[in-house]
Amino acid sequence: MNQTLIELLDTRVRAALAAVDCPDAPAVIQPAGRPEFGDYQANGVMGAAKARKMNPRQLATEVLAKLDLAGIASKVEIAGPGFINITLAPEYLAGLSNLALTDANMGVPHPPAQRVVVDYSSPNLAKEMHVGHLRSTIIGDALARVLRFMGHEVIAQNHVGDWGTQFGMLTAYLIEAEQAGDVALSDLEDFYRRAKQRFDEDEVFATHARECVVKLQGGDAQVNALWQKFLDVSLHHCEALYAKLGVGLKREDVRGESAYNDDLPVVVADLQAKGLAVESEGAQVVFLDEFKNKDGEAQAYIVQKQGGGYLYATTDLAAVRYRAGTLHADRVLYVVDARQALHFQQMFTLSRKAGYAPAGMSLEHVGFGVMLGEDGKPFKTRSGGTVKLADLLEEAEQRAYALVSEKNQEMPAEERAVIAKAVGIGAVKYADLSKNRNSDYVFSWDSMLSFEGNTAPYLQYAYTRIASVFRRVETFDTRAPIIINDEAERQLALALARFAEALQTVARETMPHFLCAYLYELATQFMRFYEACPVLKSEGSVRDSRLRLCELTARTLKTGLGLLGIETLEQM
RNA sequence: CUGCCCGUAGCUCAACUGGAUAGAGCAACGGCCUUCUAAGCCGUAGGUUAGGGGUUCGAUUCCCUUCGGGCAGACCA
Repeated sequence: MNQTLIELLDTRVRAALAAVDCPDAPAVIQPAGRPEFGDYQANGVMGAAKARKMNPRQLATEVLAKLDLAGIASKVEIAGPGFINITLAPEYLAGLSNLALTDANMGVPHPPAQRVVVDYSSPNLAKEMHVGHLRSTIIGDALARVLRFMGHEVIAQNHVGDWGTQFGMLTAYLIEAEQAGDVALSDLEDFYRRAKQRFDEDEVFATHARECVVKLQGGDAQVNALWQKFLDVSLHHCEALYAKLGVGLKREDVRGESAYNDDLPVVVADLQAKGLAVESEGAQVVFLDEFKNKDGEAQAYIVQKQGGGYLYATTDLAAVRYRAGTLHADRVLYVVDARQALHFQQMFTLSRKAGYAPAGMSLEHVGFGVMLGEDGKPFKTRSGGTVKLADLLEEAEQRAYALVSEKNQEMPAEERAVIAKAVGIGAVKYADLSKNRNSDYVFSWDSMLSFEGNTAPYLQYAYTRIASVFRRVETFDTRAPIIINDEAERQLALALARFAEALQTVARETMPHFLCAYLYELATQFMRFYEACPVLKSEGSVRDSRLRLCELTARTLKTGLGLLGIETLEQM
């Protein structure tokens, strides 16, 4: 299989359109809106008819006469003003399932491979990770996994905040703490708070902190060693959370802001040389007339502060140069808070103008909204503080443990804990990933852990039901073909065949929620099949076929959830 | 003031270059366990897609406008 179902139908319908003298008309294939319209619908005829001032139903009839779907569709008919409704043949769908069972990539075609940089998570290493880092981390991770699965070369980059004045303060405080024999780096948040307090209250300390910034930036060995030590501790903290979350980011993926230090003066000088950056109010500024300020004039984009300091704009420009010049990326995804949308638009525009990003390199801001509490206001603790990511995940596991215990009172505590981890963490991740990332989303323990509807536990449960079947099966033909007799089987096979489409959409739109919606649909179709078609109690080739269908469903669910970074369980 | 995002069932969310009667889940109500895990399945009810105008065979989707919410807009990221 080298194309998805939609691509196949698109090719065939376009060929038919071309045969009736509409060579450039798009087929506009979509999954059918209602069951009675079949499985897919082609909507392109109406547009083509309009362009040629023809009667759409008449044209549809002509297209239908030329449309070759032999062996693919069992029914093709014209409906409404000129829709072509396509119902796929059971034998064809069975064939696709059989193919997917033997294919190493589960029947998912690989598009031309690209080198894709995915910039995600990017916590500030001065502090502990909090809920604000959750979305970038798991959305980015899911996208990286999907792109890799589709055969792309993914370079994950953790653009951590490891530079800036706050690190002067922290190293100064680290010196103090070490002298006092108290290296309390176990709680980063507390360490930061104490350092900040010293900075605000003690002028001598504040001066020392500023000196440390200068020393750090000047390459002073002692301060740099302390800085490295601090980063190491902070990164360990992040990695512990990545491990708990099942996020694949590794130490070698870290390429922090500091990595671009040497290139910052070069960038500014280059922008000046190109006549893009000019001095304004003591700062180096690029005026972009693509963007207007409050007075309707070209908006200023600062690349160097008055006093010579650099900003994130400079760092990001340097990163573009690196990703283009050294990494030769075809595509760069920035999985960053939607509030930075303007910054990215400006930065992308300037990167093009300055020639840092070649025309063939796609720069995409994968923005997302903020997490809200159930009151609709930004997600905070009862006391109004920032919620630590570690605390959130801990609570997820605890809540899941309580629920697992309710359902399995006789189960050993150890097993319950394993299930609780997969379910709790999975629920948190899925609740986030299943929503359109563009909008803010309401974080609700109750709905994500209700285990009903479009949730991770529902999908995990579907998987365990299959696992349970295979625990009970004694013997069957593990190479038996899938044969479709029942409509529930056909619907399940159709859902299975759409896996590739879902992944393709996710990769193209950088929207993980399409994969979630797909998996939910697949699980729902499986549940219906499971209710309607006895597996172990059936006999002969039907039993073998149904077991094979179960097998492919399980693999697809496991693979799909895996691409979201969510574990499956044999039992729950 | 300017720009971006958003407004869909009581609640949380879908709707893939504009397609047919706008779909799910929760909550509500009614069915289904001597049969592979009922964390399930089936059914009922619930809508002027914030309001108004426009484009066309067709608009939740595109354009204009009003209202409401969020965010951003020169030295934080």
